[in-house]
Amino acid sequence: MADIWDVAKLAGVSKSTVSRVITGGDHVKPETKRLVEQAMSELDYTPSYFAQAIRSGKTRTIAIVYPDSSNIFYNELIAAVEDVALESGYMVLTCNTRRSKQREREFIGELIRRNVDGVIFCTYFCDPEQLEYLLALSAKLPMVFMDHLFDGRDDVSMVISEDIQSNRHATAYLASRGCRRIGYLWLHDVTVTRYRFSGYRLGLEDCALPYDDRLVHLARNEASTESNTHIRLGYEGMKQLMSLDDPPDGLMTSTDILAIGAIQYLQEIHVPIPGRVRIVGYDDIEMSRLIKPTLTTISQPVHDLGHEAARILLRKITKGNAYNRCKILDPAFKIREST
Amino acid sequence: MADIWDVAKLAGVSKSTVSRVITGGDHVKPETKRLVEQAMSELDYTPSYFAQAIRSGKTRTIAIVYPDSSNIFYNELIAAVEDVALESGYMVLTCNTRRSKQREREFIGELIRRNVDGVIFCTYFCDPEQLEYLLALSAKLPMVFMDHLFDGRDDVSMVISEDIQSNRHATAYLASRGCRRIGYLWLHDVTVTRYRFSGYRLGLEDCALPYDDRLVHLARNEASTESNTHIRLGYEGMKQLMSLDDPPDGLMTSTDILAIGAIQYLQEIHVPIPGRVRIVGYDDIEMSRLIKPTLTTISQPVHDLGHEAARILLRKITKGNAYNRCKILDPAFKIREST
DNA sequence: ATAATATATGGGAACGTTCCCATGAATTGA
DNA sequence: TCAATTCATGGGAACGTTCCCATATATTAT
Repeated sequence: MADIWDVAKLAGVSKSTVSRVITGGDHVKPETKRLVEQAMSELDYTPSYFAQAIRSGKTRTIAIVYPDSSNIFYNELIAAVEDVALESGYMVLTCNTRRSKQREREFIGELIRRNVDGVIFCTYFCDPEQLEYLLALSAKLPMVFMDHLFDGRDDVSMVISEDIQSNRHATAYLASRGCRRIGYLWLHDVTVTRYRFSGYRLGLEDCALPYDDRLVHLARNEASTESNTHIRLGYEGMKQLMSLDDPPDGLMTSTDILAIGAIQYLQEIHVPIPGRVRIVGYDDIEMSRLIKPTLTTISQPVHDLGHEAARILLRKITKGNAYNRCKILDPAFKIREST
Repeated sequence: MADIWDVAKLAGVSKSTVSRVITGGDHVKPETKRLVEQAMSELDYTPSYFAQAIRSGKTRTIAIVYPDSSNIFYNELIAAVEDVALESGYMVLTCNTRRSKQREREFIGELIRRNVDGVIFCTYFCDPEQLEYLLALSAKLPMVFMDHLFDGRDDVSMVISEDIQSNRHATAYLASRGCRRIGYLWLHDVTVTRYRFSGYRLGLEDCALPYDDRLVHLARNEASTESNTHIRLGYEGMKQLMSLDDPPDGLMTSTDILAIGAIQYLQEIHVPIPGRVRIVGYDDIEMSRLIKPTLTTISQPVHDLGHEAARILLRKITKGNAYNRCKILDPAFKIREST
């Protein structure tokens, strides 16, 4: 491969001048610039990524850390992030933690070692220790958090969809369709579902429905490779709820996949949906439009979330890490057959 | 950040010795090694990724170039590749071309610039020019091809699932269930589906069924962001086939998503499945188990494919690019309700 | 005991850039 | 017209490693 000296020699200038052209050259005569560019294309020269990185400290690489590649939501999110990043000449390193705390840590270490310019972090675990660690990290390395709100902090950047009010309204909607015993199916130890659950409780209050914790099933959520784990959790959660003396006549869930598992169980025992039980999902994954009955769900503005997160991150990188923004985007409520 | 000099000073040795410890140290006294390691952990030192890369030429990074993140198959494939790669200390750069030839080229350029150690390439386009280019590239940069067989070449590495015989048998299976007019729904310009189609034709021959090109619908497949594009293509393809005087009573498809689109159309016009039309998909995506009727399909051994490709690539990297292997893995035929 | 080899370590060049400083030419302002 | 400024360019240090060669010591073979 040609190096900067070859280009300099061919163009009849010094390597410093070539470097200036590469980096967007101030103080270089147009005629000289043309000569250098011609030499570069003639030699099919591209500057060595590492030599640039080691000297300038910039890698033009960002990373996104996310919990689960079997959840389409994250793949769409990544695609949206990539759109913005590639346009600005950044590559995206995707770090699938598979819901493993250990892998999360390992990735962070590797990203620091590789000097990424910034990180979009989809917080999965919500234990205080981990959050504290991330917060400290964010002071040094430009980060944008998703799926978790650090309350009252204006020194971090966050992009998240509005979960509390949207779940509140969806719960009230179920009540308005006649449901009196609305259950909730959610996942243990997952940051993002806490907001959704609190929206559910507010919705119950709004409609003067009592909160009954027997109607709430918290699925244990082990790190796993299997993509259909969550479907099974939904299936089994619903099974348990239906075994109550007073089974629910409505169900809120913290993700579509749980809802789909729940629907599978109900169909197996021939409980009509929405006749006997009405169900609301969360995410609006493609599948929710394809199953029968189609699933009423809360649809995150996934492309906007990704674009916004990437844009904020890039601005943090170029304008300095002190730049911070918090963006809360409204999801859409998609009413379909399941309610 | 501490550098190698700090470690050397603290351990009371030269930077050369520290370097030897880092790189897996030959010729270093155990006692010295211990001292150095202690100094490293005391200073929380990790060697600079770039300085290592620039000098050694190795990046401990591989890339996977793939066409489409909305297709779960590739996400599972990537997860399998990551398993093997991370275990050996490699990171995986995922390059989603979104079925754009231009982006494919751009990614290749960027990967070369970034000196990745190797590439797993899911060939999407099958025009000879592009293939020739990739073949030439493979001579310089360790590559493993997926989704395309370069016939009779023993100087390239390939990992692919056996598509011809599996589709042949599936077609014969449809015939054995009584189908006499078996159609085929496939995608234009996609490498991998050509093998599947030729399997279909062989299957027809085996059963002495005539080949009727009116029963074959070739969907035009434009680069697109939308994840439900392929469903629509399946829907419209089926619509056209059903408008024939002699509509098909069986259907082979080149991917599950097309099959699901086809099923949607048939349900809309109240054609019973498998009563009037029997349908076979390809891929065994999660959705195929969730729709009604559940979809009979050919299931690629996606984890094995990913593991195998990654292992071969890593071996090419360490043993030298002359090492090549071609691995053809057998898919499983999953019979479900749709047939 | 002596030569030949293996082991353990250090010193300096090299990797391919960017960044800082120096220098000379061209431009500006009074 | 002459200093002050801006522009255009070159030269060399620096980034933090690895790699090669030199050297000193320890081990083995004869």
